[in-house]
Amino acid sequence: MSSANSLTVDDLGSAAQRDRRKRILDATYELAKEGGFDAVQMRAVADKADVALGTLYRYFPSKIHLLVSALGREFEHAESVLREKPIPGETPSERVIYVLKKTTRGLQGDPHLTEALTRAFMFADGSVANEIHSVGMLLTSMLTQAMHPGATELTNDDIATARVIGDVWLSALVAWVTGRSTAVETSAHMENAVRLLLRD
Amino acid sequence: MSSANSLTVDDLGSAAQRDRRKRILDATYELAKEGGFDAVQMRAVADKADVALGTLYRYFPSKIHLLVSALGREFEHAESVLREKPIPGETPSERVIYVLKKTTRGLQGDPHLTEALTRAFMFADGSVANEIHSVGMLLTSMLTQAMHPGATELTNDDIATARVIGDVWLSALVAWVTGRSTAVETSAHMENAVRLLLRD
DNA sequence: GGACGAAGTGGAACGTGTTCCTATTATGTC
DNA sequence: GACATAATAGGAACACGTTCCACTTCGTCC
Repeated sequence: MSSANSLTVDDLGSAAQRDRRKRILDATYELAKEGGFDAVQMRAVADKADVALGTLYRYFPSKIHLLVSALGREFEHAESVLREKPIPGETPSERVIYVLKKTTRGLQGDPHLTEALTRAFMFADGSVANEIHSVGMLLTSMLTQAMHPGATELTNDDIATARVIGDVWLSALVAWVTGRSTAVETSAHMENAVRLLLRD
Repeated sequence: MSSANSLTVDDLGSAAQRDRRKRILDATYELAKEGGFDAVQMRAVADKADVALGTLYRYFPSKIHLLVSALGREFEHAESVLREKPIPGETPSERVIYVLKKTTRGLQGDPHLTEALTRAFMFADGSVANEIHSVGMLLTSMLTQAMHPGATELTNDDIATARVIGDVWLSALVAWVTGRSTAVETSAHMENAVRLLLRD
């Protein structure tokens, strides 16, 4: 586990290092946004971030780690934006659907970026478990927050429900980024799933 | 779409060609079973099938097409085995869980093969949409059959429920083959999802 | 300020998916 | 049987993820 982890902000002592890390993730973000998974080439990232290829690999041990970390940063950002305002909606399902729609619309506005990040997520193996896990927790917590705003205690069923919704969301996203379903179908399917799970 | 399709059995005129195709899929199957996605190397497949690399690419335009075609063949086989006997269980959820467990156990008995096929499935883009779609339909129909054995009419909710279960199944499978969750966790999560969806 | 280890640079090199080219072999037509 | 066309063999070549190495720079301790 310790053998192949991405360097987190906390691992980095100097300001220069934190800056390198940021430049790398910024470059990754831009390349992904412009050309998707295939455009995020390690040499291109290194060039754009003004960093040697070997250094890039010291910070992120693989392309997958790199993309999943970039996904994590974006997700944190989305989550903090979401946290600023209370979630509108009378019922849990209305609020969950609001969160999903908002998030999905954000992703669908950046198809290349979404394709790159989703592909990476799906291809990630055990060595990326840490990065994946933190993204998963973030998503689950966003969903449980929408279900029970401000709640401090959650039942097992709440968490399980959130995870199922997360699964559906991921499958729908994969189908969409691989061109196997349209944005409209994706939304409809997710709404349907929420309705089936949260009958309120 | 028409530009990059795998050659199907129907496309092939001579017996020699059908035999080449079969040798290729057999070689793919064996390599996948032994070493998973990474072991299915195009040169190795070509060698094992006694076929030139260029010929392999004439039959299957990419590694993904090759693996998804192999997946299709295996899935049809599994489905025909399942169809032979009535599904045991008193309630829809019991029957669905039976089907999921049986299928999952089959897959987990061949972890390398499953890993190779799931990876290919997740990485497949629009050019493989046809093959993917038929596999998806097969899974959905297996699940609706388990929910309502022998039913001729299905509600939209039945189909949506089956698709949600399929999504969870796929996510769980991905998590398992990528080493992010254990076989036991996979089963538990799927059972949980079914219970949440089919409260009977 | 000098020494030393860690981190970074620059780039060569390797593996594997994919493409491409030429020579050879099948297949079908007259 | 001679020929035209397509299919296949064999393998070189290219792209990109990844590894590795020799060298330089940076940070820290004396």
